[in-house]
Amino acid sequence: MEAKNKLRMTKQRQVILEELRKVKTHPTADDMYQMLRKKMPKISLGTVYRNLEILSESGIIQKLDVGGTQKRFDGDITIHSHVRCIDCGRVGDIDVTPKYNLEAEAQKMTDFMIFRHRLEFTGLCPICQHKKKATS
Amino acid sequence: MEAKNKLRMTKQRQVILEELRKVKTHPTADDMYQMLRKKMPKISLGTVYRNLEILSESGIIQKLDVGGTQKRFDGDITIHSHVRCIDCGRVGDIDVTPKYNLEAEAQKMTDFMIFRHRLEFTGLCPICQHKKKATS
DNA sequence: CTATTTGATAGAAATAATTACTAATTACAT
DNA sequence: ATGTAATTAGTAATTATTTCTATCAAATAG
Repeated sequence: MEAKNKLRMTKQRQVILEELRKVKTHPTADDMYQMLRKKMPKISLGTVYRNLEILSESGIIQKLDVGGTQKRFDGDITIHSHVRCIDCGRVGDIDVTPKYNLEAEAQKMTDFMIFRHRLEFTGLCPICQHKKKATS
Repeated sequence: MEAKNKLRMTKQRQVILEELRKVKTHPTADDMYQMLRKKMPKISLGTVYRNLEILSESGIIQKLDVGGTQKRFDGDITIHSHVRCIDCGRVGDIDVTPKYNLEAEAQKMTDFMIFRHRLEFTGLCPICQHKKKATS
């Protein structure tokens, strides 16, 4: 019943972690797969999924659920929020630190035991802003 | 090419809307399907999906994306946040109105054009709190 | 009132994203 | 170096959702 947590640092796991930390985007599992197979052509999509899952479970990376059909991943585990472009799905970072304790505020309103919050924004990325302008 | 917006109030659509407004939970499409087929045994899962989509697109209900694998729906379209139980997935309402303009704050930090925000909490629902207590 | 067109339905099939299975391989402690 | 449990590639299966198709019913035209 104990969590053994024997994490082996395989080549695949290492490359996945390195690559995710390198990019400033927030790739989906498939994005990662496409990126990775350039360096490691025989890597399998299942391996990418499994490792992203394992790495996020052990808190080494972050799994994002910012809307849209696919999960995304972030190598930056510091506290920050995200914006998602409603047109193209691109996800960017935003550093907004709420000026008061949202969890405490929320705790007053519910019988759930509150652990943490997630603040996310929706908007238009620079590229899609330009496209909109061109169309009008 | 114009948005005609001809919404026919069919029996199925009506029952879906009524049922969603009646419950205080935040059912998935399949939850709805299971609930609805008790009243309307021949209703199709596709119809449930399509109508929840149509109703949320026209702003009559809300489509939620609070994590987990399935989308959820909310008949309450007033501004409010949600908590999701990390154990069972149950979703509850929380009325926290941030005391300052989060969008404006975020806009300073990004070149995305910010439209709106979404604030969500994670925690343990009352039922799972009890289960945890019993186990310890 | 009857015909037409338009939107909606049930049921099945298709697609997309993710997870599970299996035999072969590999990292790592001894 | 060797044993063994973890991990892999490749494939199959599953899950959630969307699309397709033939049919049906309401609304509108004549």
